[in-house]
Amino acid sequence: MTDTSGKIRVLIADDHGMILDVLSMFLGTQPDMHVTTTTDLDGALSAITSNGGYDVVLLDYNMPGMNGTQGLTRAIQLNKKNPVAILTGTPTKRILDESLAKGAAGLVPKTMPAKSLAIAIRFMHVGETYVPLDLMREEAAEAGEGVGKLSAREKTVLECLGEGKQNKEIANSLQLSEATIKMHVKSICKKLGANNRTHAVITARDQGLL
Amino acid sequence: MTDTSGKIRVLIADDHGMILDVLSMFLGTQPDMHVTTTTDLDGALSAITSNGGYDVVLLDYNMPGMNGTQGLTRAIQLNKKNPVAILTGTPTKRILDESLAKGAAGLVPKTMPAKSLAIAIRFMHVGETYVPLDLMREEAAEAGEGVGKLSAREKTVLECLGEGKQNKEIANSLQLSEATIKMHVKSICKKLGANNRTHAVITARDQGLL
DNA sequence: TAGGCCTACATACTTTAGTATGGGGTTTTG
DNA sequence: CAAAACCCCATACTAAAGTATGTAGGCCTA
Repeated sequence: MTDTSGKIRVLIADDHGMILDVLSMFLGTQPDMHVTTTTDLDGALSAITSNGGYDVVLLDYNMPGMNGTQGLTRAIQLNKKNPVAILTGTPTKRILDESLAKGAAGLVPKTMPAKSLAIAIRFMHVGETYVPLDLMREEAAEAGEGVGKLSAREKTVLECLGEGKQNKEIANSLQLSEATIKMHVKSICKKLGANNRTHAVITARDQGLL
Repeated sequence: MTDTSGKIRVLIADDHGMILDVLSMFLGTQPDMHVTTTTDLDGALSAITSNGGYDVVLLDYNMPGMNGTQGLTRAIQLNKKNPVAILTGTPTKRILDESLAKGAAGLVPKTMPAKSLAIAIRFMHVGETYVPLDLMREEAAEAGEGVGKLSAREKTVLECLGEGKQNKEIANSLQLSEATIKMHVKSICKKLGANNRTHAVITARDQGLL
């Protein structure tokens, strides 16, 4: 059995075999780390339980059982006060906000060089929060905050968009004027950071809003 | 300098730092492989040129300069008769078809375990074609349904629609005229039974085409 | 080789979508 | 209370999307 005394015990959960294999291999070469891996949330949770908590836990955002950041909450509860971070191939400000709100120790893009990852893990291990710089820039660029929540009307309009309806149809079915619909569509796009209705539907779907 | 005599010379081009780092590390532990890496297509092409060709080349599908499978063709020409394969995180039947049509030696999902990747590389090195089984299954399944009807071009345009691009943008990125894109969009809608581009994206997603 | 499909482009046109203003009115909240 | 956020509508405009037709070459196949 490997000696883990004094090492940072890292748990990585990811259903991408290649990434998992290769990440654990690289981090395993670090003298101060000991890596454990699982391929789904349940595996991660039971690993945390039986191990009595890991020093750092990385959870893939898209992973069997995760369901967005739902699994994150459960993992954080189990892992006591030790950091739990989100691992994702498609880092967005939305995922960042959600994750941090739920108490994640950071967000790790899979596009990050392996060496940087090792540094980020040590960073989180000492209680810091790690977030990629470019996402912070996006956050700053989006001026005010509150980008997350759509109003009630906007949600219903978004649903219509998600059915491929055009403005006039939406106006009819909601008993509103076309001008009003246009207004709502516009603010939906602004809030979602989309360029047009099609893009809005895409991003809404990606974020589980639809 | 490392001794490469007798080894399979592998070139991997990918702009995902983590994957690149960790892949080359794992494959480097294989006694019969020697790995070189680049982070964009231009780097890959010049590496191939100066090296006189690699035994196996892996190109990331989404990568600066690639533009779908356009870069694949150039790489194949440069690499003589040696295998060039596509590396992608989101393997789809569309990408498979396109790649094989252009003469790729295979399609390697990033979700593949690292050990399997090593095997796949050896497989391609001896002249075989590697494709993931599950994609072949998709192929069989889709053939039965009514939606395998989109032509190659239509599929690439559909992907662009799925990114919320507008006609002009698609035309630019595909080096086509806006009129041509409109034509493709129209026939996509007709084949999918959609009323407009947004609707087309929705139904395409629902049917797993995106 | 003729008919079919795919690809590509152009031109002209109509309809939708999106933007920019303006005007009202509610409810929520600091 | 007053600011902020929501909700509704209107007009007028620009940009984009969608429709319709015609031309044309390549490829495959019956």
